[in-house]
Amino acid sequence: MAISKAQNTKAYIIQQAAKIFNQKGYAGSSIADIMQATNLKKGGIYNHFKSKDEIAIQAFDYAVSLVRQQVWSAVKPEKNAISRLQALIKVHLDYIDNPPLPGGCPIMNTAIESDDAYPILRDRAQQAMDSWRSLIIRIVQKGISKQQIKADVEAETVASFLISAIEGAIMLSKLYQNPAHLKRVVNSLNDYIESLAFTNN
Amino acid sequence: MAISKAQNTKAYIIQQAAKIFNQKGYAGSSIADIMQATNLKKGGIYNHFKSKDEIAIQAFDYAVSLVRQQVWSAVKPEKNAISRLQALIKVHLDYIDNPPLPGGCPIMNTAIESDDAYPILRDRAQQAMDSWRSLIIRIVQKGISKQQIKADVEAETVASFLISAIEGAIMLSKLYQNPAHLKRVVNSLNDYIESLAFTNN
DNA sequence: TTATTAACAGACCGATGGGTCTTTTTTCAA
DNA sequence: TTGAAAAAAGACCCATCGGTCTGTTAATAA
Repeated sequence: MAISKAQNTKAYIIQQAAKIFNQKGYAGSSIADIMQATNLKKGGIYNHFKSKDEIAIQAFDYAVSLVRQQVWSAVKPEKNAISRLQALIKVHLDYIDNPPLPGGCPIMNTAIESDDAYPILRDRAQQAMDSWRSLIIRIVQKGISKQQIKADVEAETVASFLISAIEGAIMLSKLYQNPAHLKRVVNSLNDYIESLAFTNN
Repeated sequence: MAISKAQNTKAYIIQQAAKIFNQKGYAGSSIADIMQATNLKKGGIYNHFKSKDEIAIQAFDYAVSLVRQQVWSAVKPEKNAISRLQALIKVHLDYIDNPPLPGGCPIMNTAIESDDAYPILRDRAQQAMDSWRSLIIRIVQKGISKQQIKADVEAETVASFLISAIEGAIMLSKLYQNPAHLKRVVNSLNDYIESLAFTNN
């Protein structure tokens, strides 16, 4: 059984919508924008989705899957906890010149826009952030048990700190359209990660 | 010459609009929202402003002035560069429980929403960010010249790193409605700042 | 090849968007 | 106290919003 035309079209709508929402935000994007990007008319869109909310949610999940894939493909080959964390940091340099989708990090964008106004999207953003946090926490915990990371390092703290600095740096570099900020933060975070490493001294 | 009624009304509109824009964003806020918050009708609003853009810009400038004031009042009394930076970090703990205005940091909120779509607001956000960056840079440079901070510390890097981590942490704590993330980041940043301190060893 | 079903076009709907304009009400100085 | 000027009200404008519905076209299984 081949992939039906409908499934292709729906996936295409989601891809295009993800780009639009990630650049213009939920409130700033209209169905007309999605119609234009997909070359479909209203009937063609609403045949696959029952509301703008539903498009936004599926577009967000798709966007997150792109990001997650990029991060995981960078982290996966590294076997030491320290080098895993460094790979996780370094991969975010791509956000300026070669982003998984235009408009910056979809998790942060959605978090900022939704936190006071759109509980459905905020919950989704929380889930995505949870997934990212637990990836870091697992890496740190495993690093401790393997004596690659100092025993007194708090995994939760490392997760909050890395995510905060990375997301903030993406925001800065996008605001100034200048990758320098992100590069500086990546370098600083690398020093931070090295300071977590287990030593025999 | 007393303050005219008009000046009071205009200032009041700006204050209310700042709250709304900072929580719902530019695209997510309507003139109707501002009318409701101010108990004014359309004529009363447009008597003082010629467009929604103008309200947004002035509301943003006002919001930034509140933030700047709060930061400066925390930094000002400290005389040592290290304690100045620590005060600058610590004051952001207020963003969760006692924020200068509801909705998080207006500079970050505006940066995220405007970077791809609203160049006028983006320029404004850049200016506000420049002001914050140069505050940190000046503190660091003065700290170096006074031998309170190591000579090889790069002021630009400190600025990018502090701002990124603080903004990212505000985002995280607002997303989860949990100040723990911000507290962890503040603690980590304090360690970072201490590592910059000049020592005789 | 054909009949059925699904995909899509496009007209249409009421609500709301930002913004204008005229009229009424307040200020405030003379 | 009064009269000119400013402030505010509120009706009105058109464009766009998200969403519905009916008709037409295209895909697909028999």
